[in-house]
Amino acid sequence: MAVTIKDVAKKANVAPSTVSRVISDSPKISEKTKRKVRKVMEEMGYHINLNARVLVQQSSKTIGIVMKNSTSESLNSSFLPEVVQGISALCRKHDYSISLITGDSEDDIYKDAVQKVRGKRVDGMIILYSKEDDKVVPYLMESGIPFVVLGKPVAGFNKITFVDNDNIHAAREATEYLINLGHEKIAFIGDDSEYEVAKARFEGFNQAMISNGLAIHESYIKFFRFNPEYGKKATRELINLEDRPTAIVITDDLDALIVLSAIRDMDLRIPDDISIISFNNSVISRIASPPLTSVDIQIYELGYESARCLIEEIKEPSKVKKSVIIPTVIEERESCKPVNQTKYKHY
Amino acid sequence: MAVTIKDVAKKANVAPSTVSRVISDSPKISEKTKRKVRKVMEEMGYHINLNARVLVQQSSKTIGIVMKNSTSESLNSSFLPEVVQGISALCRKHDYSISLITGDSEDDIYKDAVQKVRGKRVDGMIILYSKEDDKVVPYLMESGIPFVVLGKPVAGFNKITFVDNDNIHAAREATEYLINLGHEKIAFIGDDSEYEVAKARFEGFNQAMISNGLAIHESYIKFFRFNPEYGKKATRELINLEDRPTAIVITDDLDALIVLSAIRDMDLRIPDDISIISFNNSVISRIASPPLTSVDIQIYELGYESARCLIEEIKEPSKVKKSVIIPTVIEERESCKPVNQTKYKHY
DNA sequence: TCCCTTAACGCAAACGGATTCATATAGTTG
DNA sequence: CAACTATATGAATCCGTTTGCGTTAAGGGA
Repeated sequence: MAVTIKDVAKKANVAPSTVSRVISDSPKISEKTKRKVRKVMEEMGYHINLNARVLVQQSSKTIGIVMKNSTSESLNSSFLPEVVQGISALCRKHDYSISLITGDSEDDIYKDAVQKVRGKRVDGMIILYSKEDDKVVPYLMESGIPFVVLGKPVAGFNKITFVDNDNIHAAREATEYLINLGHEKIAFIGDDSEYEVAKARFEGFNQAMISNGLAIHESYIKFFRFNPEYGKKATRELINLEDRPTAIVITDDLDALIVLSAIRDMDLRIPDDISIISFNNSVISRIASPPLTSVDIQIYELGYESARCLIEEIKEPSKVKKSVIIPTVIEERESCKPVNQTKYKHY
Repeated sequence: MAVTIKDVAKKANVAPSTVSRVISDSPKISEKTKRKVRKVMEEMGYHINLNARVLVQQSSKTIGIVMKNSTSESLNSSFLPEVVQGISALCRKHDYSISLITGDSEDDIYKDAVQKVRGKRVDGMIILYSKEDDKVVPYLMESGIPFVVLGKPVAGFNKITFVDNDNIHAAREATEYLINLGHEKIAFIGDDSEYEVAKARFEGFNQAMISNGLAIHESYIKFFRFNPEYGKKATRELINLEDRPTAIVITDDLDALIVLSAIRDMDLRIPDDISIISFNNSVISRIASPPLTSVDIQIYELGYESARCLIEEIKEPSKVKKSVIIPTVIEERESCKPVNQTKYKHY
């Protein structure tokens, strides 16, 4: 059996409570006693039993991270490791542990989450997604446990703390980046998934086009996700259009990669013949050829901020739920170019 | 305050011990009593307090997952989400929770790991990497806590339980796959990182070449990692060689992507002019153009098996530490072709 | 010297269950 | 009907910490 606070107390000729206070560095204990006790702790190789502390403090000092289940999503880039790094950076500062909630199906995840909350294994939760028909968030609301959603909640904005990019704004900015380069015929390639982020980015594209007085052709809009066949087909359709777009906004680097090679197969060059801006600024965008100009959503910061919000909320729950927007930044690389620049040169 | 086992006992007119036995479905309790107690639990909305159980059972029912810190590594594909899915699948079956051990630096990770072990917050650990100069594994050995390493341990094979692919064999197989296609001039592109897997794959390549009586030209061997500039340069050097290789073994899909576009820039075609086989079978290999033949290392299974080993070890620690090898499978796509096949057709 | 304040520390009760051992009840056997 | 055996239940104890409150002793003021 490991050495307990009592063993230390006995050996140091003090009461267990004194040892406890030494551990928490209470000002009520004299420096002399502290030194004595710490010496004994050292000698005996004492280490606090966190579980016992958890029990009496009624707080597990643990936050749960709820992963999205969908495999296709999880395949996407390095979202999980980066966001976890961000979360853990803050957790370490406040001595919180991280518990992963996951499962093969949405129902598994839901059950796991409920179990953790009811079993008091977590003090709060971070939900790594936001989507319709989700059971976890409603449960958490009703349970009263602090939680923050990473992404824009489907409903109940002021009742839910959330951290997100302004995806509408980001997509608008990306689109306007192209517009400022002189592009007017801009296509959009997104995904029509159930996740909020997909919708927001499409919305942002539309806003930018409209507020700049540009037409949105239906034939310029394509939806697919991580599907090379569809992707190539969609790209070909786009390129073969009589009035071919001069630039494309693509909501994910991976999809951009598909488009990229499809375009090259058609003997067009990027960015000379067509400009591309994509999202997420993953390794892919650095490695692609040419390297892709991509919107960095700052995943680490998303994680870090959501942890900050959560821990704040745990320490003093407030009725007003806030939201934090992490700015996105356009990482300029080599996939965009002013429209018709080469032509001008010839004049 | 939440309803406890005592509240339930009082309301049901039984002793707390009886309620406890009902929870664990002990055969010593009559069905009638069980029904009665369960009904009361239901009515009162009782849920077990896992923390209390943890304390008295002297087991946290939690396993720790130690991530690798290096950002460049974590950027790599979808290793983390997939391995976590595998681990969690088994954990759920045995009612284990997952605690993530991570940090911005190796030292942070080490400290976190020690804290978790000494504080008895975990019953065992899974280490997601294997590398030299690591402090975590030695500490775990000395602490006596059950753990399993994912990857081949640097030392102490029979003292450490580990789960791994046979990376030497996998690389040999990949190389022989090309050899069987008639290739003799085979290049190797790997990384010279500190991780064991990198060394093993290079070793496997060498073995295959040697045992098939093929020459290994120094100029056919290149090392880089996720670096487009180096990658392109290395590829150009390879292609511009007087006696150009007809096939390349590349130890990571991402690197293969770099090579792929460099080759296309030089107006060569894959697989017609040069065959490529890579590793990890990530989304990239499906999305690349052409889709890459890639060695699937079965990440989910790696996670699942390591969890199985760990939980076994927790339940009954044994002196003999075993190792489990997860088979790799070559996922055939369109980046490999028999050498000179087109030529033959012309005869 | 006596009283009062205050610093320093100890006591014991939680925290919410699991476990153990003793006891009670019902049923069986000779 | 006594003796005995299963089976079911109760009460006490423990797990390792924290914490509110009480105690002790030292020190200062009058």
